Amino acid sequence: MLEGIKTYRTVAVGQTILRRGDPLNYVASVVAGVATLEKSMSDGRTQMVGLLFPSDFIGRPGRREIDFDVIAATDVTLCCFDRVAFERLIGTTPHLAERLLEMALDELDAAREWMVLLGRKTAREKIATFVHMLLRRQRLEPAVEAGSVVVLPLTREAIARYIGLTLETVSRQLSMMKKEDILRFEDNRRFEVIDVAALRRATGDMGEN
Amino acid sequence: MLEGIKTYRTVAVGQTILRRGDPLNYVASVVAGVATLEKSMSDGRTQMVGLLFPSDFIGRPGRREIDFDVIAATDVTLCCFDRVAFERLIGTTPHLAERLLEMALDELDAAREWMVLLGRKTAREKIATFVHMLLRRQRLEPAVEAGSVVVLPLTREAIARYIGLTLETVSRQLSMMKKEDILRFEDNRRFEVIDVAALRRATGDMGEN
DNA sequence: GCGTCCGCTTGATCTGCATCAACGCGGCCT
DNA sequence: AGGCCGCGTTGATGCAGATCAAGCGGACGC
Repeated sequence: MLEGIKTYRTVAVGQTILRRGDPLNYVASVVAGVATLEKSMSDGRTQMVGLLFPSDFIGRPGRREIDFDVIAATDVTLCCFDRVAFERLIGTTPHLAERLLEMALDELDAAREWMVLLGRKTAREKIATFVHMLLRRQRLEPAVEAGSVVVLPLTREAIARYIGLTLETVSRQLSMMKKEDILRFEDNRRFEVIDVAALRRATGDMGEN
Repeated sequence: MLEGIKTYRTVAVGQTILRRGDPLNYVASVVAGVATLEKSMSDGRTQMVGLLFPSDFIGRPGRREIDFDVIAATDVTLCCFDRVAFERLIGTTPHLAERLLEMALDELDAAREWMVLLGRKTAREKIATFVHMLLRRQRLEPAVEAGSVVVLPLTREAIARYIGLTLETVSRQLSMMKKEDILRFEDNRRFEVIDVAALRRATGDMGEN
């Protein structure tokens, strides 16, 4: 039903997809690539507040602007829908409204999980949690075949912005896990998780799910 | 329209209102008092992920359980609605569904704002931001008359859990702001904000709204 | 082919906050 | 009245992670 109003758009790595305060003329879903949601303080410190993979949604029904930047972490392909047309559709499709609420609540849960990471976890736990999350998400993607090979969609610096560390600490913790034979690097952006159990233990989330 | 299915419930300070994983039999709104949403790691470290004031809502339509604890930070009075009856009402009242989505998005924005605080702010900035938020929220409450008097609804330890510090650091930072004549304490839980401008400057959020 | 830039690693040092510890104050129980 | 307990303050010390700094390798432009 969305067919009639969709258009595609591609954005090169590093480009800003939406800027804080921009009028939100369309909503979109990520088709390929990875995008980040980032909030910056006036002195430049920035914290990533969300990470979008293929099938994730950008834009909030009923809101005319967003208060964070959306940035392409890799080349990104988007499927865009005109916001007004999309909202009309919500009015006539109650099921869609439910689905949107569902998605907002999922994002809220993810944000709260991340608050625990940011507020309470050690550097090692943060890295382990991040890698473990990538492992889970990438297993769902058909594009990537099984095995435990993980591709980092972010630079060390972007990872640092996501988990509330500096890029040096990210680099050191990854090196540690390599030395401990938890990870085996094929190159800077690609590694295999050799010891998944040790990785899970290192996340700090035990006795749960 | 909710009249028919509401009941009241009061909970004493320190009591758990809902435990992680509990079946969610009712939804509720806070009538009086303050409640906290907390997530704990298995070793006891805990991070507060939300703070509920009067008029705030507990419970998520469509979800059968929550993955955090809800705890009464002061004595709390709740207005409870049977979950199933409430959900039936959503089905028949489209306006209500919209309102719930709106609330979920507000919570999401708040969570993301807090991620910046947890990931990037210094202890002083965290305290200043917390106090500033209390000042804003309490000004909206009719119960509290104007002036810049703030009542802390939380112990030092609970504040620490909220902003990702230890109770000692919270205490020290409050003492500093007292010494700097930004705050004047009437007692441990009650103070006046003498220098609102300095407080704002200390939050680290400048050049924004 | 050579310089340069970007992303990354690794080492040395610094520092903000955690941790450990002692004590003060007020409320409540007996 | 006396003792205890919960909450808060303040001081001394320790340490995880930030900051500062140097160097490496691959991609790219000229």
